[in-house]
Amino acid sequence: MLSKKTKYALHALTYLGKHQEQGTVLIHDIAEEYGISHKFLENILLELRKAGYLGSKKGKGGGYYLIKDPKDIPLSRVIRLLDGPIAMLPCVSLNYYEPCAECKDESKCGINKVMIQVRDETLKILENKTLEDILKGE
Amino acid sequence: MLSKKTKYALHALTYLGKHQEQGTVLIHDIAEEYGISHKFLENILLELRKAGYLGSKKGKGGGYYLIKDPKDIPLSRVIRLLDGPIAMLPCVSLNYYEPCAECKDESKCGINKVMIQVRDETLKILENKTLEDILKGE
DNA sequence: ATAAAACCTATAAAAATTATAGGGTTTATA
DNA sequence: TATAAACCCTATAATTTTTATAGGTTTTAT
Repeated sequence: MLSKKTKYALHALTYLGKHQEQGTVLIHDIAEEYGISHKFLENILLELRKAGYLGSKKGKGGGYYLIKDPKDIPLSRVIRLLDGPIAMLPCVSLNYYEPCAECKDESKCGINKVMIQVRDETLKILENKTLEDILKGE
Repeated sequence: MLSKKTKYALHALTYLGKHQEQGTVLIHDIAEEYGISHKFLENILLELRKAGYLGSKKGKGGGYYLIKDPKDIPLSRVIRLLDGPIAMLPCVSLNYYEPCAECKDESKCGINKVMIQVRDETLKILENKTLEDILKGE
């Protein structure tokens, strides 16, 4: 399951995607729309900005806005940013690899082998679905 | 990421699959093989038995053994049993459905729509990979 | 009888997630 | 240029989930 953080991030991105023409959007408005804590959402938007998905404008009249084309924001990226690894085990993670304590030899581990396949197939899905797909469904 | 519980369950099932001929296997032996806490593993094996994957024999000379054919133990089942939902959001879970608090109308939620697709494609993968596939890789 | 081994339930410890708090900085505008 | 609006940043608190332990119960081979 996705964390609330990631779920809220997706909601926020969706909202921003739907309001691209209006220039900037207030954290407040997004928080209100979905009933999310303002402060919690603030942290999430901050992360999304630092990761290069959003731009922001400070001060009166400021707010957030999308700076990437929705079709260039795959689910995989959003999930990795906020939830961490997509792989099911540390020992098959591309971005957050760690050896498993239980295995003496990874190359002889059947779980490892299967999980690499699962990871690759899962990635294919999550890299292909983008914010654009979400927006099309709204 | 899978919980340790699920990871340990997969190790245990793999071990039991590899030692099917020996009749019963001690919790102790599995725990030792992978460096897992005996007591923690005990709870996991208990769940696997209750779910119909394992049989057990009490008393001296007892232990656990597989009662399902490895090809009839898909990853999806093991994960659901120990980790819960496979879906990324409660609102698209087949087995653990709950509405999302943020959505007024699920049928108009683009996230919901996309996540249903992700769920279906993910399930296809996890239902097709079984303990047999793991055992083949050992 | 004894010892081995699974069974069962409760609880404790640790880690991760979720949420809040509070001041700092920037900026439009009156 | 004072003010208020709004994002920025970091720390910490609260909650929930996960992980682990504990301790006795029951069954069974010998």
